[in-house]
Amino acid sequence: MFFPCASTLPQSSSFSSKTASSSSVPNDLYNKNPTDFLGLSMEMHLPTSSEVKHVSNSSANFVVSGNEENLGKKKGEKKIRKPRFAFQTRTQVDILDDGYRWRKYGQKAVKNNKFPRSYYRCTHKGCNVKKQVQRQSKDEGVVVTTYEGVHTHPIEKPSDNFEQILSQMHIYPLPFN
DNA sequence: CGTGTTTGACCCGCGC
DNA sequence: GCGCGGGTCAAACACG
Repeated sequence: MFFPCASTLPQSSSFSSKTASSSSVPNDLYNKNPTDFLGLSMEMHLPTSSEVKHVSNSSANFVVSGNEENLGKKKGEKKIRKPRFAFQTRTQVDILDDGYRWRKYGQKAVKNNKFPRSYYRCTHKGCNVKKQVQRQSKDEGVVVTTYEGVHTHPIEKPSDNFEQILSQMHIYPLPFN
């Protein structure tokens, strides 16, 4: 059981590996370590606090934390706190295609990490779910993905069984705020 | 031509 | 107040 029942996980907690088409990863990566790639072990530990500092520590292996929306920019903005969900996967490729369409809107270098962090946003109308992908510099095979927000629309792209299974788990956001 | 990426600038919170 | 680190904007660009 990967996910606890009543938590604030996005429904998009699924992973496929259509990576060669969407990214520029050469094929020899798969040849190097095919077992890791096929296994795609989805281990969710806690990322080191230095790297994901805004995610508070938790007793679980994954991290879900409430995030205040009340940034001082807009007055009448909703004060909904978006759930934030960090986990890390062991794969050679950065782009974990979860069935949604993401548009990259930023990339920044992070400290203590030679790899940049990429910022994505869901392109669906009215769905401003964000995620950021960051590769660990110490272990190149570990990619930390942080989801922020919850998709309010179904997955657009049907694909592998893994994510279908997970999408049927009916993991809905739980407004504990 | 529509859609997504790249990339530097900009912004903001925070610690000193 | 200032610098730093992190997050976002947006114009230019690439690609089907």
